[in-house]
Amino acid sequence: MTNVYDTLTQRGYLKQCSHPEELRELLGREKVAFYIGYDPTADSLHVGHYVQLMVMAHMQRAGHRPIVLLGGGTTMIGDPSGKSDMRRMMTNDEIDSNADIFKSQMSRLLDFEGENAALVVNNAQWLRSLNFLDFMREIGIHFSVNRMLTADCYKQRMESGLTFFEMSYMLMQSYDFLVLNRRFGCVLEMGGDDQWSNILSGADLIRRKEQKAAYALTNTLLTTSEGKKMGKTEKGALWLDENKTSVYDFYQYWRNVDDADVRKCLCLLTFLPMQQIDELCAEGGAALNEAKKLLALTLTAQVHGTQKAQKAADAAAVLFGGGGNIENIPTLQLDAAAKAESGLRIIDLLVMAKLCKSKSDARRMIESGAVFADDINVDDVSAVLDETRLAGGVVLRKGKKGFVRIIGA
RNA sequence: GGAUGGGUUCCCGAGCGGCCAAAGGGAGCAGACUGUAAAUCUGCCGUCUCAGACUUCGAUGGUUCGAAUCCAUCCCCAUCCA
Repeated sequence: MTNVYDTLTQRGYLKQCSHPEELRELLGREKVAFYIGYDPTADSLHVGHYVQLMVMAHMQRAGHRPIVLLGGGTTMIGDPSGKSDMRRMMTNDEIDSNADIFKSQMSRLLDFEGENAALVVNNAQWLRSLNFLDFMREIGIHFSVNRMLTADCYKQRMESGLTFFEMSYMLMQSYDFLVLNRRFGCVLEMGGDDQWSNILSGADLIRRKEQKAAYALTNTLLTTSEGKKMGKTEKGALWLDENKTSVYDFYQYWRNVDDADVRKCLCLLTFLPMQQIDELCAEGGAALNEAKKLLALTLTAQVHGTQKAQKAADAAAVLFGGGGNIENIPTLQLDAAAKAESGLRIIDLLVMAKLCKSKSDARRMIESGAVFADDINVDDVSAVLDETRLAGGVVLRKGKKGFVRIIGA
């Protein structure tokens, strides 16, 4: 069996590692408990988290034990890496409920039962009851401010400002690792590369305090070829929850990635064999279109299941000309109330179907000739949908890619 | 705590009494071209009951016929000093 470390390297996950050779050797030799932290700030995971989940899945499949650490305690502090805004404090209920959602979303990739069952823990368990003086004596003395300030994540913040509150994030995250090490024998922390300093300091803390080996490993962030974060849409983040991002939109996002990003996405977000990926991407140019279809279908299936993914692919096929079942495209059911409210005015329906963000926007779209009802251009701002056609469904289109099928009750 | 410079629409950033819904750039959306890609060119880009009205320029209160622009107080940020 190949060493996961090599698998992860080949697929391009790995970015930085505290002790590359030592860790590789360890992973090849024995079962290792490792952890990745997730902040339960939202009621769904999004694609930004997905790479981390993939890494966990690869590790678990190789026989290692994943620990999902929920940052119920640390969410009370803003992580200074990256974001500038402080995070909202959350209630226990919110965190618990988000944690449940996370777990169910993760369970498509991770196994929470069996021998290497993934474990979920919440750092509020130990952080909330922490005593400041004890913490400072036990943990604080191990951190040199001088050294912290040389860390990249803080260096950047020296320009824009950094509070002590936020600086202590590093201590808390390091403490998490220490606790997990003591309780579960966790010796490896992973995370996005933006977490490098935090992760490294945790491993250092364990080495110093416990005189034991501990490792830090970061993963490539999912960015576009232009260096921007992937997974942002005009509607916000690309969520794994289909109520927040429809399966169709999810599929479409991947169907439309840049040529330059296809290969990276296939490596990081799917389990397709590298050989197949290489073949798919070998030709480049228009041939990449096939690779994109596969990426979209595979990834959507991983997240939402094969059936729903196939439906999304089907819908795309109808809409972009290739046959398929019209039943599967995104649909807006109009009940009597919705009919009355919209008066079946196209301008209102565009907003209701979320094709346009406001009526002003919808008006502009119509004026610029971007709106079609069943492929007939709508050029009148006050146009109303013909009710008799509603029973069979009318496909409302905005531009080339925005489709919603409107059906009356 | 003191001094100085700041807080402008999604982001950056001009404006410094009327011509300001507010320059320019970025992002985004739409059109042409394409491969549901990129690049390029064009248009749009606060909201609405849309040739008009309404709400925005850190917050509140004031001066003025009229304020993003002036005054007062407050909040926040940066830099230097303590």
